[in-house]
Amino acid sequence: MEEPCYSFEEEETTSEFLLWDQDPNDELQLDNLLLDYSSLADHLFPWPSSASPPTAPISSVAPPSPFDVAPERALGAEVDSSPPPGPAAPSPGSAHRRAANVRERKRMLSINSAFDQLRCHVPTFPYEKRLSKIDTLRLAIAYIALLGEILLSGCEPKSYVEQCLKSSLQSHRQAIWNTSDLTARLSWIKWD
DNA sequence: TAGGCCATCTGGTCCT
DNA sequence: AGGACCAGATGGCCTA
Repeated sequence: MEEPCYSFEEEETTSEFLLWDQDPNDELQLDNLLLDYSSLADHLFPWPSSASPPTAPISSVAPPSPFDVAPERALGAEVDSSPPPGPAAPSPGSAHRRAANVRERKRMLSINSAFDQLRCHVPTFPYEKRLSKIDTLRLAIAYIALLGEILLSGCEPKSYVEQCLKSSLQSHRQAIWNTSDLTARLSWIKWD
C-alpha cells in the first residue's frame, strides 16, 4: 500500500491524502481563518451558507431531485392523518407546509455542502471511507487546535509534529488536539 | 439482525 | 408575516 505524502513546506498533496486541494477561494478563507487566530471565536464557521456551491450528492439515498415537493415521500408522518393541533398550524399538505419543507431541504443541503468542504480540509487515511458529520467536526476541532499550536510555537511544523508523535510533548501537556483520531492520521504523513 | 448514519417531515421558536 | 433555525420522530440504507 502506498504511503500518503504531505509537506507543510510545499503544501503539496497527493490524491490519496487529501489536504488543501480544494477551490483556491476556500483555501484562502481557511488561511485567513487560521491567520486571524485571535478572532477564531467569532468565525467558527468560515463559509457562509449562501456561498457554498452545491456539490455532487454525497449520499446514495439522496432523492434524485431534492427540491421536488414530494409529500408522498414523507417518512416520519406519512400515515398521520390526525388534524393539526392548533388552528394556526398549517395542515400537513398545505402550500405553506410544502414550501417550508422545500426550504428546510435546501437548508440541509447547504449544511451538507459545508460538511463536504470541511471534510476536504481535514486529514484522512487513503483507505478511509467518508467521514461522518460528527467525526468530521471532532477531527476538524482537533486539527485546528494543532495548527494553532504550531503557529504559536514558532517551530517547524514537521519537527513539531514529530516531537508530538514521539510523546515528548504529549507526556506533560494535555493538548486539545491530542486525540487518537488525529494522532493516528498524523502518523501516516510522510514528510519527505 | 442490531446499530450507526442519514434524509426528510414536522411543529415550535426566534428573528427580521 | 414570513423565513431561518432547531430538535424530535420516523424510516431507509449500510455494515459488522
